[in-house]
Amino acid sequence: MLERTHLAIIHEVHRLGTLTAAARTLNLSQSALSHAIRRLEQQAGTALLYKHGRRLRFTEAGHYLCGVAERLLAQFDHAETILGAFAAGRKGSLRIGVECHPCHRWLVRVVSPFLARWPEVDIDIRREFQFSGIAALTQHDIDMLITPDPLGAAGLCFTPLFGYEMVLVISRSHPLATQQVARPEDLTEEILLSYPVKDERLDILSLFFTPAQCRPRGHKHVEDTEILLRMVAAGRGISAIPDWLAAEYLNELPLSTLRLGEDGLQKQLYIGRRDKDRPAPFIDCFLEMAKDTKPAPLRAQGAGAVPQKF
Amino acid sequence: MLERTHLAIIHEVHRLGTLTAAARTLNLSQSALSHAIRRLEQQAGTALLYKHGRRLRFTEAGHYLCGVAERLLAQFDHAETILGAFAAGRKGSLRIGVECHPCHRWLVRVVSPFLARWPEVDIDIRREFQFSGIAALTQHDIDMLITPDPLGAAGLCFTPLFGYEMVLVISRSHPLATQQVARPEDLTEEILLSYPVKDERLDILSLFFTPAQCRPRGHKHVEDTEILLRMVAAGRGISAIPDWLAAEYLNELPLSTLRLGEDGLQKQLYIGRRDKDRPAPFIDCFLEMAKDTKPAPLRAQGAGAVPQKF
DNA sequence: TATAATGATGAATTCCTTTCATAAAACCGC
DNA sequence: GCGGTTTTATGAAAGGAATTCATCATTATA
Repeated sequence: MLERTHLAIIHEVHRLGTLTAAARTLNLSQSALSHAIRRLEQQAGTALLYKHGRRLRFTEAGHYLCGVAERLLAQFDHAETILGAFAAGRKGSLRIGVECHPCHRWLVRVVSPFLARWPEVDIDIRREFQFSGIAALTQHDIDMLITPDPLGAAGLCFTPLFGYEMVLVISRSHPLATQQVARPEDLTEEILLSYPVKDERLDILSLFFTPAQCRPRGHKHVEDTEILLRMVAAGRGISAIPDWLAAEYLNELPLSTLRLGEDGLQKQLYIGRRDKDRPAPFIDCFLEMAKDTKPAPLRAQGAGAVPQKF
Repeated sequence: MLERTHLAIIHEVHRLGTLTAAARTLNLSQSALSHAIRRLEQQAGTALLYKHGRRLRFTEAGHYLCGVAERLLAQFDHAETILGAFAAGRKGSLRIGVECHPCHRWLVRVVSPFLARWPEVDIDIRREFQFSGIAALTQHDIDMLITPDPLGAAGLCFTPLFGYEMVLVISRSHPLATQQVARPEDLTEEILLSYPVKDERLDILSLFFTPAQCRPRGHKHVEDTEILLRMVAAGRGISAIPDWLAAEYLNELPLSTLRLGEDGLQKQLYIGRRDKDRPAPFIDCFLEMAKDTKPAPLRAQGAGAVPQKF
């Protein structure tokens, strides 16, 4: 069986002209090369080298193999280089799952500089999961999960990113727009607009309406944040979004924000990873960059729009 | 060091999904594969496989290597196939030296069917040699030599191809055209036209004029047979060519042929080879085909043009 | 012609691979 | 949940293939 060593020997003999010289650069004895070539020739059933004077020359088959060696050895070397990049954690891919629809805008602010800094790392962002983000993480479908709900699953660990508050957004012309706090009972005649996720994953339902044992009059799914907020602004419904996301739109659209309940609906965003993942530098770096990338300054931009204290 | 075996293991594990199955097809124990992969991972410094349930999955690095394996293994297989073709003597190259200028026409009649029958064999025909054809043969610059002068050199062997006679060609309007035999003394006022080779390799000089201690009045070199014979026909000189070559032109050009001396200048064409060359089927075949390809029927075509008997 | 350089070869050795035996983990059916 | 089965992991032992050593043969060089 033709092996890499054979190719290396053939190649060096071709390059240096003599077995002795080739043996030196390969850190082997001249005898070893002689035996190796002999074995290869016997297996191949054809001569590869023949003596010419006291040097060696290649037969046609030998010359052919020489060309093969040149091509294959280069590919082996390259493969080992790439493997080294994997080992050093310079190369890899990061499949990031996002269980928080409005986080997209924030995420791109993390990803862009990351890609610039790790040119050999590919990033893939997934929002849809067959079962759940946690399951996707444990099953190695993704390598990282950005979620506000760090469900404790064995073998996972979560790192807090930043806290935020879910706020109610309503049209500025809505009767409640002058209020600072919204109570569930005030909203039973409203149409709730939300991202298309299951009800149990909507905090405004599970943490606001349900505990008060009431529901909004209707519930519609809207995919896009921009469209969702324009519908709210047009008085077509109400919605709950992170405060920092609301802040970005308060200057553009006629919207008002209200606290959800007296204490507000406080949330925290986490990055989840598998415990036992080989620690890759670029993963740690992504984590650092994510932690350092706070959402667009909230209270500064939408100054006074969201009540800071009571 | 990444070896072909590693690639084969990676490839089979990928194809079959389990170590056990891969081990079966590779005729190795499961343990051997496990150890081999472990070693490779340690050398590479990165994991390639990880357990998922009781099966194995590839890490990114593993997946990468999988792609490498697919490409490289195919190239190894191909190389071994070609090597097999070399060993079986189906593939190779035949560098043929020709020391007999007018033989070209005959040679192409051998080469054409040969190429059709041995599609993997390349033929190269050389007419110019740094030193001599014999030297080129011993120095492996050519693999076969077609020559009328089988000089005994150590390690070479010659196979006779066919006999022929060198005949004098003159214009049909030449005063001697009625003769059947030419004597050197008759030709001392002629211009000799010959292929551009050294005088000592011109039989008409070394075997005809020189023994009679005379020379033609002049000597010009002409590269091309057709042109040479047209010049002869135009009365611009005389020449000596093989009888079978003359036969091809007697009907086309106003030429006459004369025997060179009473006994004629009898020659024999040989194929020379190196003794110790690995016996390649295609070389033997070429020899057979060469022996079977007699020159264009001589006396039949130029009927009566060259005297057959005295 | 003596000398140096190179390749070839057979026997001994060394080192790497493989196997064996066994443990650990995970899936399956009951 | 619990044996039975399947699969991988592992350490020690065995086996085998590659390497070295010592030496010879050949060829080039001074």
